[in-house]
This record gives sequence, C-alpha cells and structure tokens, in this order.
Amino acid sequence: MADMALYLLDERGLPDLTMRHLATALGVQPSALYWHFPNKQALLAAVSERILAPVGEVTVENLSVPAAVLVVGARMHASLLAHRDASELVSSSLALGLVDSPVRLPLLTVGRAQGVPDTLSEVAAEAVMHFVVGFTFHEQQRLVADALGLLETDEISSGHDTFTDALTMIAQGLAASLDRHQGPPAPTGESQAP
Amino acid sequence: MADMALYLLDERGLPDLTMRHLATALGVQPSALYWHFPNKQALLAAVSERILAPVGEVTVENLSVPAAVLVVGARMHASLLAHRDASELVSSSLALGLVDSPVRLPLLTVGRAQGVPDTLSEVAAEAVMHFVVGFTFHEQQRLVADALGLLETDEISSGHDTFTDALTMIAQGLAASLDRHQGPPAPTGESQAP
DNA sequence: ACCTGAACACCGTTCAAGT
DNA sequence: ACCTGAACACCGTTCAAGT
Repeated sequence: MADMALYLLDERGLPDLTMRHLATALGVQPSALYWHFPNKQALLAAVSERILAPVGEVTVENLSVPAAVLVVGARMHASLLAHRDASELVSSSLALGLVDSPVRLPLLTVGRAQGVPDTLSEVAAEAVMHFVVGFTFHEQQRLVADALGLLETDEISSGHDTFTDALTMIAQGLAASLDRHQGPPAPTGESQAP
Repeated sequence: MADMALYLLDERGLPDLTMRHLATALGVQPSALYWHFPNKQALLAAVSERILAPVGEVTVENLSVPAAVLVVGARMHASLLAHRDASELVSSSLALGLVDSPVRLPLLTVGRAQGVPDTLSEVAAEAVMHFVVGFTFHEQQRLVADALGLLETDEISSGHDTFTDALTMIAQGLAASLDRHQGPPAPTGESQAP
C-alpha cells in the first residue's frame, strides 16, 4: 500500500499522489485507506521511510566523522534523487517529526567510537540533513522547470558539482570544530576585519 | 494585497491562506485575485519577497566572507521566524525559482571585494541558504507541535543554540576553503597551522 | 481597468452500514 | 477485520458578463 503510493509518486509526481488516485490504483474506495492510516500525512511518512531506507544501510564503521558526513550525505542525496519529488515529500515528513533523521544515528555512532561529544555530532547531523534536503529540493525543482523548458540553458548544469563542494565545506567546518575540541592545536582561520 | 496575504498568514497560518479566504478578507470575489496574479504560486512569491526583504538590507561591507555568512544567515533566520510558517512558504518559492536567494548577492559582493572566486561564494551561498531554510522549517514545525502539546518536554528547548553552532560550522568550512585557495594569510585574520 | 457570478474539476475526511 | 456509499466542507482556476 505504501509501495503502491511510492510507485504512484514516481509515475505521476507528488501533486497527483492523492488519496483518491491511490485508492483507485488499489481498486478500492478512498475511505478504505483510512482504516490503514489515520490521515494522509501518516501515509506520506511511510513513503518517506521507504525512500530513506538506503541511508540507514550505509556502513561508516571505521571512518572519521568528517568522512562519514561525506558518505552519509552523498547517500542521502542519491536516495532522494532516486524518486520523483522525494525531497519535497521527505522534507515535510522530517519537519513534522513523523520520520527520523537518517543521518543522525550513523553520525552519532561513529562520533562515539572516536570520543566526539554527542552535542557536536548532533549539530553536524542537523547541518548535513538540512543542507542535503534543501539542496536536493532545489535541484529536483530545477529538473521540473527544465522539463517545462522555463530555464535559461546556461543555468541548467554548470558541470561543476556544487553539491559535493558544499558538503565538503560542511565536513571541513566539522573537522575544524573537532580540532578545537580535542586534538592538536590547529586553530582555524576565523578572519575578522574591522 | 500581498500585504493582506502576509497579515492573513500571520493570523491564520499557511494552510488557511487560501485564495477564497484572502478574497473575503479583501471584500472581493475569489476570481478577482486572478486579475492581479496569474496564480496562487505567484501571489505566494510576492509574500515571500516581503518576508525576505530585511535580509537584503543588511550591511556586510567590510566583513570577511565567513563573518558575512554568520551575519546574513542570522538575519535570514530572524526574518523567517518573524512570520508564521514563513520558512515553508519561502522554501517552496525559492525552490520553484520564483524568488531570488537573499544571501547570494551579499556574499558575492563581499567575496569580490576580497578576491574570493565567485564559484566559492556561490557554493557558500547555497549551503547557507539551504541550511537556514531547512533548519528554520524544522524549528517552526516544532513550535506548532509544541503548541498542540505533542512533544516530549525535554526535546522542546535544549537551551543550547544549535542554529548558531551549525551555522558557525559552515562558516569555518568556508574559511578552510579560503585558506586552501589563496594561501595561509587572510587579509586581517590570524590563521596558521601546518 | 477591475470585478462579479457561476460553474468546473477536483480535494481530505467522516461515518453509518455492509460482509 | 476490512471495505462501501454517500455525504460534508472545502479547494484553485476559468470565463463570460458586467461597470
């Protein structure tokens, strides 16, 4: 049933993923859906969980925390791109707290294995999650606009991988925070001009 | 008219900001709105622009780029928190490309004044924008859940300012990228470590 | 130039009743 | 346990027609 919803999402997009369309796709009356889910948001949360499942399966065992940020972030990016309108859907499920952040647990785990304070891992997890969802949302919306031919051709793809660059920037920021908190004296270029 | 919509947003929230409600608030038929705006998305984009206006007015003239990231990010955060459901609304207008990123121009400008390559400023702008919108979205949704009393009391406010911490992390990542790109010494910063 | 009236083609959700 | 039928209270958008 959530599987049918995911199929419908890929086939028709989020705006057409209505309770009524889902019902007819299942050969059932719309009201029947409310025996299985209390409301549409709960149904969408179940779909979000399926979309994000691959992120939880990633192994980051013996990576540094910044490296884990890169790996988990990339995996989440890929998982969102794998389904139509996934970032918009997941974004709202995540914001409503109906689904857990898929990057939180992995980052917390590797962090602990290396003596990183939980609060720092949590902060990193928030930054990564929000960045990935937001960036991919923007990215998927551009795909739609592109398909409709509403975009200047030179803004479609610069060839340059902005996603990885920005994610790397976040990972570097985390590395700097780690140095501050424990390791060797490696001060960061916190430049300030008058 | 967009002002009335903003007022209605604050008073009743995004789900109740319908063309029909807006029309009756203006003492007019719903169809009348379509003489002024081609559709609801365009109307919402106009509201988004009003919400984001304060971000463009910030002065970052003689700040380093990482410092500007902090200032502009904080300003955007504040602007979104100033109106009910603003982050959700702005998020979609931004994603649809109906409104410009309010952090892009300021960061590009300070970056140029200090010889930072545009591509790097663009990456920083993307990371900041997505993080701020995503984080604030999550934050505002928690406010709603809190108001409905659906949250464990210990997850409501940890007292600790996660937003600033994560934003600082991004700024540090940018500082690290800058060091890489143009050698150790920033014009006024004190950063050095082998 | 600006708005009305009326319609079109939809939504999510509830709930008694059926099997 | 699972579903139907029918209704309720809405949506955004279009368009001829009015002033």
